[in-house]
Amino acid sequence: MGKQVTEMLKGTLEGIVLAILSGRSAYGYEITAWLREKGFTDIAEGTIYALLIRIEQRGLVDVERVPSEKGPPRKVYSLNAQGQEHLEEFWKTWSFLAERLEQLHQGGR
Amino acid sequence: MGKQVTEMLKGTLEGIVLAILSGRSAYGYEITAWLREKGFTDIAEGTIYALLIRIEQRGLVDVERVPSEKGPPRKVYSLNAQGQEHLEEFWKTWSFLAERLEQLHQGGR
DNA sequence: ACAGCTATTCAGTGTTACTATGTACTGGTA
DNA sequence: TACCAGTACATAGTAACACTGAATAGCTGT
Repeated sequence: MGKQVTEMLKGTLEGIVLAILSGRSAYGYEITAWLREKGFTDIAEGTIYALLIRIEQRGLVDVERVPSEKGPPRKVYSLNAQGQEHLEEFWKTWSFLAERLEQLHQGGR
Repeated sequence: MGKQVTEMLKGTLEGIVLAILSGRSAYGYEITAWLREKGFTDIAEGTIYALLIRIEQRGLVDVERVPSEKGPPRKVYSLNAQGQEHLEEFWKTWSFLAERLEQLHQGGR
């Protein structure tokens, strides 16, 4: 989609991934494919993997190595309690921003 | 509000400022004060001035120096045609993101 | 042996917002 | 007069994050 989305994704992409993981556990390649399906065509694989490592190091997710039938072993991530809490914070922040932008969009001010 | 908002503002703050300027022209100090009122308490003045210079250099706004009764001269910014176009692009990008996040928030997936 | 899909990693780059500070003009007050 | 608060703008250095591009590795089918 271009540079505009790239900048806008900063901060939100992490929330998106946490939200995905809040439904069920998943691995990087799967998440990337899912995002592409949903229209995030420009998100690079490398970006997702880097993000996953980041949230792992912050202790927001648990990781399990699972062998794959189709290739090298997968790193399956699942949201833990701390991650759940972080996700809730994310939704609060997002709502705050979304509300204000909604007002601005509606000619408000 | 914290680090989460800081990251999320990347990419959106520019759109917010353009949206403000789409209503009427304004200068930096005024914009900062307005944002603070609206709850963006953590936005530093320096951030707004840097952003204004950026969008000026990209040709999205026109600038006029206006003397002030209360201090040094103001740099009054107003959105030009190119800026208006950029703002519309911004709203498209924002809507794209907001829709998908809305779906994710509603337990969807 | 090789191509193609699956799956992960990493070094280097660009953009953006924050921190902290400095400059400058005006009006009020001790 | 000297000082301070409010108004108004600017900037150097830092941190965080997504992207680019490439490399590595396992499995299947021809």
